[in-house]
Amino acid sequence: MKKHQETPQCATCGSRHLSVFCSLSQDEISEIDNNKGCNFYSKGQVIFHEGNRTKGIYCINKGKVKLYQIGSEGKEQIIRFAKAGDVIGYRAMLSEEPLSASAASLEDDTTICFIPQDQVLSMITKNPNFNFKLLKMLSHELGEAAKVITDLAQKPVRERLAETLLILKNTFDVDEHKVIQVKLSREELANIVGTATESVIRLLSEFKKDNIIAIEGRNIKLLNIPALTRIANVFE
Amino acid sequence: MKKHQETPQCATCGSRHLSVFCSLSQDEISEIDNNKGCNFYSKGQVIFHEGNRTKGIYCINKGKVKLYQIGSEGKEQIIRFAKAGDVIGYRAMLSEEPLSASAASLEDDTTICFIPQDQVLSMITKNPNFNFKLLKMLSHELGEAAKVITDLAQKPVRERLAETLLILKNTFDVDEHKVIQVKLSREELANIVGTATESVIRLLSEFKKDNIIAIEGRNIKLLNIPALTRIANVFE
DNA sequence: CGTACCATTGAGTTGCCTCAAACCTAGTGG
DNA sequence: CCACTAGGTTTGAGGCAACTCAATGGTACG
Repeated sequence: MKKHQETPQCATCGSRHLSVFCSLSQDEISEIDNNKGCNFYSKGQVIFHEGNRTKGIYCINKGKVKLYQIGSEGKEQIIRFAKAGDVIGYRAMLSEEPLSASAASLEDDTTICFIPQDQVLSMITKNPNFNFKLLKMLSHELGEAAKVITDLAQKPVRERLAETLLILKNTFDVDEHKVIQVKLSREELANIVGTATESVIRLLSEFKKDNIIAIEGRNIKLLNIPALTRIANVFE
Repeated sequence: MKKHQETPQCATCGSRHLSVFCSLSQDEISEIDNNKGCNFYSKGQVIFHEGNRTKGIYCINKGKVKLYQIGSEGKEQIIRFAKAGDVIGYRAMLSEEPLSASAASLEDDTTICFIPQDQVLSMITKNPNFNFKLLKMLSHELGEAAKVITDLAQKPVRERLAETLLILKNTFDVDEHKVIQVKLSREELANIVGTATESVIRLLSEFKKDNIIAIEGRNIKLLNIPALTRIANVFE
C-alpha cells in the first residue's frame, strides 16, 4: 500500500534557503517549478548510474543519498553523501562528461526533483549570484576531495574510521542521544573508509570497548568526540 | 649569473589558446596584460603555501609545477601537476577558502603570471564563455579527484604505480625515445602513489626486469604501454 | 675529491586482508 | 505463532603486501 505522494514545490521547499538556490528570485523559482520533474525512491533504489549522461541536475527534497563509484574489482567506493537541499549530478552536467558516480537513496520516501539542463544553464547566465554559488560549491568540493586523497594515501585505517565517524556527524548531525542520524551497513562504512568490512567491525568494537562510541545495531552513538578527534589525527 | 628575464605578454603567449583563457577578446587580453604580475622560479621553489590566502590566480607560462598537501605526519602528498597554460590557485580564490595545497616548481626557469582577483571576477561576470570554461574545468577536476579516491582506496600499490606512470605520460608526454617528459625523485613518485619510497624503487625495478620500462636516473622510458595498462587495471 | 643527497638492497615486522565458520536478526510463509 | 531462510554481523586463524629501519652504493656538485 503506497501513500499518496505529492510533487513538492520549490516555492515552499524548506531546504531551498540553505542550498545553492538561495539567491533565486520569485520568478526564477516559479520558472523552475513549472519545468522540473520529481521522483520518489525507496531505500536502496538507484537514482542514476555512473557512466550515463545527464541532461539536468537532481535536487534532494527529502531523504539521504550516497554517491559511489564501482572500482575495478567491483567494489563500491562511497565518494560523498547528499541530503535535503543538496544537489547532485551537476558535475557531470557542467563538464559535459558522463556521470562519474552512481547515486542511491539511503532511506525510504526519498524525494528528488530533476531540473533540466536548460533551466540551470539559463540561471547561470542570468543570475550572477547563482553562478558564483555554483563556482564556490565546486571549488569547495574540490578542496574536500584533496583532503580525502591525502588521508587515504597516508592515514591508517583506524584514523580514517575515526575521521569518517566525525564527518558523518558533521554531515548528518546527532540526535539528543548523540546518535549519528544516518543508518549505514558495516559494509557501507568500509566503503567510505576504504577497507574491509571485517576491519570496520573490529575497530568499531575497539572504540566501543574504550567507551568512545556505543553501538545499537546500525545506530552509532558518539560518547567521546575529543577522543575520536585525537584518534583521527585532525587539527582543524 | 642570472640571465635576463622578461615578463611574458598574454597577447603573445603560446599557451593561451590551449588554456581556460582561449575565449578572451583582444581587449580582455590587454586588460590582463596591464594588471598582471610575473615571477620566475628556480627548481624546488615554493610558489604558494597551503593555508595562506590568495587574491588572484597563477597562470603558468613556462615550466612544470607540483601541487601538494602535507599530511598529519609531515609527509607530502602530491595532488596534481600543472604545466604551461594551466592555472593554479583558482580553487582557493573562488571558494574564498585558504589554499588547500602548496605549489612548487619542478624545473628551473619556471615562469608564472599572477592575475589579480578583480580581473578574474570581472571576466567571469562579463564573459560567459570564460565562465563556462571555468565551470567545466572545476567539474572535470572534481571527476578526476573522485577517480583518484577510488583508486587509492581499492588498488594495490603496484597497480597505482603503473597508473601513475601512464598519467604522467598523458600529462607531460613522452619524447621520441619514449621518455616521460618530467623528472621526479623516487620520493616524489611515492608521494603521488601514496606509498613508501622503497616500494616505488622495488616495483620500478620489477617493471624494468620485465622490460616494461627502462630507467636512466630520473628518466623513465615507457617500453610497453599495453602491459602497463594491463597492470594498472584501467579500461577507459 | 670530499660531502651531501639520493637510490638501492636486505631483513624483519605488522597492519590489514582474505577465507571460513558461527551467530544474530528480520522478514516470510506454512 | 513458530520454523525457516536470507542477509548482515561477528569472531578467529592465517597469510601476505607493504612498511620501517638500517646499511651500502652511486652521483652530482662545490
